[in-house]
Amino acid sequence: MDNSNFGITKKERDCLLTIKRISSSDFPVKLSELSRSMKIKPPTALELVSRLEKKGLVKKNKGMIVLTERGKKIYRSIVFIHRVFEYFLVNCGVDLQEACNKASKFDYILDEKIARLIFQKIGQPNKCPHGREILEGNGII
Amino acid sequence: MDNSNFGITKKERDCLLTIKRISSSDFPVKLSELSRSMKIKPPTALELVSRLEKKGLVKKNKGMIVLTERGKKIYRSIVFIHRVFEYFLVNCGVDLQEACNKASKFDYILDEKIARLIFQKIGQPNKCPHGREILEGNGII
DNA sequence: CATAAAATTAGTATTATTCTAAATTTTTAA
DNA sequence: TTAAAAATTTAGAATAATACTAATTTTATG
Repeated sequence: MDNSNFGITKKERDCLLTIKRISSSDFPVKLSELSRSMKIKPPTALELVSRLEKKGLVKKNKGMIVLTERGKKIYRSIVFIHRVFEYFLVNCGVDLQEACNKASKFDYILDEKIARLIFQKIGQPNKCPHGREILEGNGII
Repeated sequence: MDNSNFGITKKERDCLLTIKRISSSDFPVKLSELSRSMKIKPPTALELVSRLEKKGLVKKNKGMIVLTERGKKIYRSIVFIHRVFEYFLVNCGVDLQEACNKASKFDYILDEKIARLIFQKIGQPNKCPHGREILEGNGII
């Protein structure tokens, strides 16, 4: 099934992150926007949104798609885990683009507890290799 | 689909590892043995084996299931990646059982190149936390 | 309001995973 | 060596995730 710590699949993870990324911009998050961003057709996007809705991570507000509190919490966890790994991989000599790519493949599988231990181990760096805050970062991966 | 570096799914990865693990023991790897070990019914095990066969990682030899050269190569990669991560996680303070568990969730997703960089970074340890050789280890995860 | 755009529903397809039941093949033991 | 037991394989079905097209419905907008 999902094999993930947060009970979501890779596509659902991508969907969650895309919704957050679009919300941060000027555009309201409409399905058409989401489907454009994810390069999938609207019914496919709707299917993903519905699944996230069923899982309580997303809701619809006047036709706009927004994250629930739970959705935001999971989003923050995923971003934290992502940045910790990305930082670590780049530190090991992996190129930034690839590190980001690889981190995306398991940031939704691991858990925050483990990421926190790694964060400690690597010296609690302030910023990820993209220059974004690792701790309390609320931006985009 | 598979999201994996080796073009296999998590179950196929588990199947590959189980076949290798059983081969190391006295038992010949028969389907019944595999299905028992994986706690799945024989037709399900057969389905997995057939998929691995189609992908060229496994073949049948007088009713016995064996890894092909390609299967062995991928097996070794997965074990190496697994042990490197397991070592790193335990080193960060993650408990061994959990580290092994987590490593199993992405050892088939990452690639050896990255694992080698991490291996260097963490000081090329000889043995994984289970006490098994990390480099040239051919045993069991 | 009428039309255009967006969202949703309906229906289909594929891949992965898993099962049960039945058929076939192989092994083993009398 | 052959009958019974065990193992394997085939057939058929189900579920979940992903994704599509075509059609319908709803919402916006000129």
